[in-house]
Amino acid sequence: METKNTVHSAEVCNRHVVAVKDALYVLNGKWKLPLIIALSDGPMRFNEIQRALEDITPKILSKELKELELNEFVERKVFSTTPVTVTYELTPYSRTLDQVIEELRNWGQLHRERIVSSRKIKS
Amino acid sequence: METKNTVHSAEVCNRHVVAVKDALYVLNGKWKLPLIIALSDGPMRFNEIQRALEDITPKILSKELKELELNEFVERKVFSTTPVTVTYELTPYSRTLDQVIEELRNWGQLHRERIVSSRKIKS
DNA sequence: CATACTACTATCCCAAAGGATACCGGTATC
DNA sequence: GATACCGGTATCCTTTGGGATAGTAGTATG
Repeated sequence: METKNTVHSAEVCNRHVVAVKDALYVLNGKWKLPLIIALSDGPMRFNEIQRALEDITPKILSKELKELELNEFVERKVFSTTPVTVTYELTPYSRTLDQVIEELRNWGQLHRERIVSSRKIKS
Repeated sequence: METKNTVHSAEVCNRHVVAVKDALYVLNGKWKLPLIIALSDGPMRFNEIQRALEDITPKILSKELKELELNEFVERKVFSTTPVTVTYELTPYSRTLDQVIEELRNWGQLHRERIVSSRKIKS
């Protein structure tokens, strides 16, 4: 048994599970995090995002953007230029995800390297 | 424009997206992370896990455990006691997820608090 | 006046995820 | 011999995610 700085009761464990589930619930799906990462460059317009992400259909993009708006990760701004311009940009709140994204990114890289090098050994 | 320590070219952005997608691909679904968290207590038996997680059916549990085994997060051990005993335990590699889980957990808590307190204001 | 672009919406459809229920062979217990 | 526990499978079903395709109103451009 390792030494731990937290008592790992069923109760504590359950709170952890709930918190992680909460996070996954909001970040679910194929496009949420890629969208947030894409928008971290600065405001983008609808068609611009569509071109940047490739393979995302307008229906899905529209749905995902609405969900991100609801969760206050993204702000939609309409400018009454002619023709009208709509931009989407990250809110300050979305920046609270920076650590999460960074860890996922680091781990994703680590895991890919692991897979690649294990393929080399096996072949 | 904020000062950043990385150039945020489309290329860099894309590598980030790929890495995050890799991570999400492996950790996908409703049960992967909850299962890993549950197993961080130590080895558990099949029915024990089922009772701990509540609401997971044997079919799903079986499928998820197999996927976790394939990705080398979990090791399945069979003991030839009578009756036979099967345990599942985390591998050392699964510990590389600790940071990811911790960040998701922290963020999940933060987000829940935010939701709860915004409910209070509105009502 | 035809065409193209913007920011979408509508409709249809398919595949995968996941749940409900039942069941299996084996062992042990009453 | 009936029942119960263990570690799962098998079958069926519903829900959800997401893609394909077409079309919309409004504006500008040739």
